[in-house]
Amino acid sequence: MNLAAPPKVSFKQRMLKVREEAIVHAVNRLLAEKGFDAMTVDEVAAQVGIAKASLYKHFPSKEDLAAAAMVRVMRRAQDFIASLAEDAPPMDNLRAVVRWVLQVKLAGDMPTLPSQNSSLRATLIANRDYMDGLMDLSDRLGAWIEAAQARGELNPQLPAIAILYTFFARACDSVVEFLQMGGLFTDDQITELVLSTCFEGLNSR
Amino acid sequence: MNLAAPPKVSFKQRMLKVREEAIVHAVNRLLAEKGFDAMTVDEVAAQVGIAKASLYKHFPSKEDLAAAAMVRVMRRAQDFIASLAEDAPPMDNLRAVVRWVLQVKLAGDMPTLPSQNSSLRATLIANRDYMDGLMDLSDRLGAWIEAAQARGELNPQLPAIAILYTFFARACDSVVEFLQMGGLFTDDQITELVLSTCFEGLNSR
DNA sequence: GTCTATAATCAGATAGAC
DNA sequence: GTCTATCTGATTATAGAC
Repeated sequence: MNLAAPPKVSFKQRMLKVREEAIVHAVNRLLAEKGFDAMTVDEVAAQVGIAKASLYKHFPSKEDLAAAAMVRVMRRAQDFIASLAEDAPPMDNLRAVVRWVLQVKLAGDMPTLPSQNSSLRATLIANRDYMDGLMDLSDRLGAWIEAAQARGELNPQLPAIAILYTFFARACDSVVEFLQMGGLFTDDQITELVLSTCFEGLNSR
Repeated sequence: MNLAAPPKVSFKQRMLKVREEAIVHAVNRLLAEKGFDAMTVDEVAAQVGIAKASLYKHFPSKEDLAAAAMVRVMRRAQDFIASLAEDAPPMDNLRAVVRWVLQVKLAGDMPTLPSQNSSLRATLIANRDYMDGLMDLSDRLGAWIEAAQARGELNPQLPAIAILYTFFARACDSVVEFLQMGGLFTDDQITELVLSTCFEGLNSR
């Protein structure tokens, strides 16, 4: 419980914060829609309705814009996790998180970054908020994974870290796009299909 | 059986073919290493050891270069499939194909394209060799998938097309990169891990 | 067909006034 | 901090000689 007085935030500072949130929101949408390379800073500025030079007063580079969007989506994930019952069966929570990821992706709200871009990776690793969020997420999911393995629900022969990475990879699983493009399935059907193949696999049981 | 006389191919034509193969090989490597956007035509030319203008005599655009690399990898997949025993259990063949895909990817030989780039997609769709290869691949794998489902080995409740897409998506599954970056596993271990989670799932059995 | 040299464009980043 | 205008560099693509 934090009993300290809330920090005094001026009106100007709040306005600034709101603007920055608008920027990051726009970046998030553009990253989800066209990816990092195809997204231009001009577009971001246009979408927010400010000049490009103003963007650069808030964020020093395009890479930092992308990093801010990644921090945003990680915060949203943390918020979702916080909304889950801590004492629920770990498997239920893990499935809920993966389902949430798929739904965000299907809604076109999941920013994706090229995993090979090294200058971008350097920016991400140097970003404290990003790294902290990633660690926190890994810790929380990792605990559930190990609990589910101890209960014999998740395969205990798989390294927990491999399971964690498998979950992370669902955020950029192209099978979602393939199924979406095909147009044969609703978003809900795609969600359940991918969720099923992720946990139950493709084989018969 | 083709009993027609082989077409006469001049020395010059063979040289041309060899050069084009060198170009496409270089493109394949660069696409696998850094992706389409980060790959520059200058780099390709430098790697092949010819002038950029000469490249454009062979391929009309960067997109067509990428398409040629995709045709190449699809041919390799078709060759691999042709090497499998037609009368082997379909599941064995499917696992073998997915294993092959993972090994190519782990070896850094799997070209990856940004799925969102529309001009690139247009070029691919307009490319006869690419589309024919994709159809052929889909037909062959689709037949095995349905056979495996009929035998009750692959889950018959899953739409065959969804299983097919799930296989295709393994070619750009970022879990492979995550596991590779972590440095905790050998390539063979990663192959078996991903193969297992793909078919058997993450749950205990 | 291969080369050198160059066009044409585009995008990330900045200068400097207000 | 916001703007307009501009710089700078990189990149795709082509012109034209050989």
